[in-house]
This record gives sequence, C-alpha cells and structure tokens, in this order.
Amino acid sequence: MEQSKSVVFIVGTTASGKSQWALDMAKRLSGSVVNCDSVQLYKSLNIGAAKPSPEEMALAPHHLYDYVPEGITMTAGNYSRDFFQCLRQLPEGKPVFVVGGTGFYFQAIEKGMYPVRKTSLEVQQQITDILKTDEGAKELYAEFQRLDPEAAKKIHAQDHYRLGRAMELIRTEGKTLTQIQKEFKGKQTPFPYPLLKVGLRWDREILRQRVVFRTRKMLQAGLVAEVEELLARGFAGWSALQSVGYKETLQFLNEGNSAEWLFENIVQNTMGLAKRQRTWFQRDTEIQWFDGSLGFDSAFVAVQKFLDNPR
RNA sequence: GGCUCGGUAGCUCAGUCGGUAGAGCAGAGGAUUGAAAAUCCUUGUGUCGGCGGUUCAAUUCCGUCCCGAGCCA
Repeated sequence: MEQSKSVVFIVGTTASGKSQWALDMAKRLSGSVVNCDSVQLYKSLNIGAAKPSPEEMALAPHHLYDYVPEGITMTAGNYSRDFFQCLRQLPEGKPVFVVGGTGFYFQAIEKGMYPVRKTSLEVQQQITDILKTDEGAKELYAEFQRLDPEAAKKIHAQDHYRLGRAMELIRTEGKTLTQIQKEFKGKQTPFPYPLLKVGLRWDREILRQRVVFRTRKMLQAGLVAEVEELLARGFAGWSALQSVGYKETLQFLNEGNSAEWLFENIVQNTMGLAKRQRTWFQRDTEIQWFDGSLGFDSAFVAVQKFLDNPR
C-alpha cells in the first residue's frame, strides 16, 4: 500500500514538447503538474517563457507557475523549499509530473542544496564592488586560490559569478566551498518519493524547426509588447529579463535592431540554451530518453510501468 | 562609359612596410550547489575574387578581368 505519491521528472531541452506531454500525462493518469522551470515561475513572463496558457493549465492541476512577483529574483534554494511545500499538499496516491528545463533546479530538489545561510547584502555588495575592476577580480581570485585551492581548480578566474559566490561563502560562513561540500556529503537525504526520470528529445534539425516555429508564434503573440509593458512598469533591471527571448527583445528595443535580427537572435540563442540543457541532462544516467520522432508513446508505457510498481 | 572604395574562415571585419593570416559572432564540445533561459571554459587552414607579371618568394606590388557599393557622365 503505497501511501505516498510517485514523482516523475520530465526533462529535456526547450521546445521539446515537455509541457504539453506533462499535461497529457496528468490528464490521463489524473495527476498534477509541477513546474521546474526557472522562468515560467515568474509572473508576467508569459509569451517569452513559453508558459502554458491559462486554458491549458485549467485542464489539470498546475503548480509553481506564475507565482513569483515581478522584480523578484528566484533562487534554486527557494525553489526547492517551494517545491517540497507544494508536494506535501498534493493528494496521496496521485502521480506528480515535475516538468522543466532547469537542470539546476531538478538537482536542487533531488540532491538538496548545501545548508548555508543567506549571504548578507553587505558581503554581496563588497564582492561585486571588488569584481568591478580587473585588478580587484585578479586579487580576489588569488585570495580564493590561497584559501580554497581545491575549489579554485574547478572555478575559472573569469567565472566571476562562481568566484564571487565562493568568496561570499567564505566570508559569511567562515568555510570554504570544499569544506561545505565535504560536510554535506554525509548529510544528504535521498529524494523522499519514488522517482522516475523521463527525458524527451529531438534530432537537432527538427528541434531547430520547432524553435523557429515557436519563435515566430511568440513574436506574433506579442512578445515585444510584453517586454514593453514590463519596461513601462519599471522592471528594466529585473534579472529574469536576461533570459532567452527577453534579453534579445530588450536589445531590439534599446538598439533599434530589425525584426529579422530579433527573430534570428532568439532562434540562435534558444538553440544555445538547448545545447546547454542537453549537456546538463546528459550527465544524469538515470534519465530514460525518448525520441520525439518515434512518438512519446513508449514514454507513456514507461510511466505506467513505474506507477504500477514504484520503487 | 569614367573615377573611387571594397572583394580575406559560415557571417562582420582586422592584418601582412612581400616570407601562404587573425579577432568577434555563428558552429562543435564541456563545466555547472542560492541570478542557472544565467555565468564560464575549450575549439579558427581559409584556392586571402580569377588570370597573368615582377620577385628567391605575392594574399600583400604591377597589369588585366569578374563581382559589389558609391560618385560623375
């Protein structure tokens, strides 16, 4: 008698048809859909985020979509908390389909995040100030190498983002990344529900066609107007607008590029995103992959099999 | 028709005061623990428009032809 709920991760690149397939699964197996996409969780990012429409979301329970207010920046840790809170409230015995393209967020919920405090704003500010100049960045990296030589091997000097974060940890936790990682190793708690990981993929050229088609639809649906409205509301600096589709539209608006430029750049950068997603998910050998050109029926069979006998 | 400026990596272009060439972007591969649709790393041989000439040696100089842009007729 499994009193629990079975969880199915549905992963894949952008424009792979995950969302639609998840909805289909939820309908057929009376489950619910939980978002694991770092952009679709924001309010007001609809067209460019390729968020399911309200009509689609009404066809089965959808969670963690469209709930983070404009101007706020979500983090993997916060997402993970929201995810488990959401999961607890879902009905027992019903499958949960977690869909998205954000590998980092999947990792956060499956493997957990390091148990560290929130870094203070002063420390963050301190570090971003240092990183502003080449000199400062160089010195900071040298300091990082001295304090945590092991982690420094994996973080390149130019990766200011990771360098800054590692130094933030040292300054607020008083521990190095390496120490934190070592301590965490023993404390990891396994994912608390039976879990199946399904990956949906397409041949590169077909994916490109899908991206081209979707990008055209986004532009027709008013992506530019969506961004203009956010700008009018004062969210120009919102980090979420740095994501694919929004970043290019921002540039288009600021630099007065042509419509073709916009279209081509979105397609190109979407393909780049897909590449990075592929690289991320490739690493996880537990994912069972299904090719779109063969249809996803066999994925449905795999899901059914799993639900009949969750491990 | 005349003059001018161009023709160099898939694209935009730099460069070689003559010794067969290099950036950005794209493409390909990879990393990834609180911004992750972000951030970062690795990876650049191509008749240097064609044909002749000068030269030990030409993509680089000269001639000529072709193509593109502009100006003058």
